[in-house]
Amino acid sequence: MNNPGGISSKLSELGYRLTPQRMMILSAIENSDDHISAEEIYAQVVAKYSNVNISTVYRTLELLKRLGLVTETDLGEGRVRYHPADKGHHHHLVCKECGAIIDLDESVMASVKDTLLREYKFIADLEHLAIFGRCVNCSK
Amino acid sequence: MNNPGGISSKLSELGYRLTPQRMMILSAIENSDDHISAEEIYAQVVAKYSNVNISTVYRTLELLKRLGLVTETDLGEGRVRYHPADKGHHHHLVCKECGAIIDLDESVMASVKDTLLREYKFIADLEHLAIFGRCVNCSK
DNA sequence: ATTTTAATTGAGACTCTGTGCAATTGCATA
DNA sequence: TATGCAATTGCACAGAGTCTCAATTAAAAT
Repeated sequence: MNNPGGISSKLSELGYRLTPQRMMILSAIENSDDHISAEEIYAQVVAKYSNVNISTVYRTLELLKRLGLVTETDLGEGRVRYHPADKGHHHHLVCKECGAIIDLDESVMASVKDTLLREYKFIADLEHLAIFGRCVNCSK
Repeated sequence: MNNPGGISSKLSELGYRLTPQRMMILSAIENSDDHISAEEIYAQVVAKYSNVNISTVYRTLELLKRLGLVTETDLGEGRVRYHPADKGHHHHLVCKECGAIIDLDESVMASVKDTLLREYKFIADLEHLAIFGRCVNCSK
């Protein structure tokens, strides 16, 4: 909840308030091993303290995203998933056919990122992509 | 409405019915110069023929997307936009700060597409991306 | 310890997108 | 031209996410 270097201490360093709601939301994100959705965060928080609104969860996620503390990705489930930025960046190949998800190191995008920076002076957010397509088994 | 090689003729070639609703939806997509949203299509169609449901628009777009006849992209407006595939592929750089949109040729993604095919045997859909980040003016 | 105030929250309406199901209809066949 | 039936549509509804606005509150200032 209060680990130095964690998201919560970064938030307060930046001058944002540490409300109980935010602390519970942050702890849900940090303790999730894989990617967590807004509804899952909400369910965890409500279990501890029922007076929390889903809007607050969305607003907090929006803030964390803006500050670069979490990354967001849409795996095509109809809801978006979040991942703490300090746990490392990566991408996903998502098969449209069978739903298989293949994890990818962030380096596959390095050359594109460089090209965009060099030719367009554009600093691209390419931390956590979902790339859709067809996997080996489904492309025959 | 009936131009050979257009989306509507492809649909009927593939054995799908050419209902009046579909024809009006297709014509809205083909006649739009830039990218069009579901709501904009719906508005155009309703103006001509009020007995059309927005669900039909969404279902038709889903079909066209699945058949590769339109590409979809989310420019971060809270709604998705569509583009006829036969008008050529391209990408967009979207500045998170000022909202500027820079168009990009599809070739910037060619090397990534090749790498994914070679190393993962994954056929990636990289026809119409929105890449978020910061443009030249906003990254100082 | 109080006061002050801007930041944050809760409540609820609203938008976009997608779904289940019953009714309708395009189109192939007779 | 009429018939049969799967494909398609309309309608009502559901879920994710956003927005507005009044009420609350963390934390700075006294």
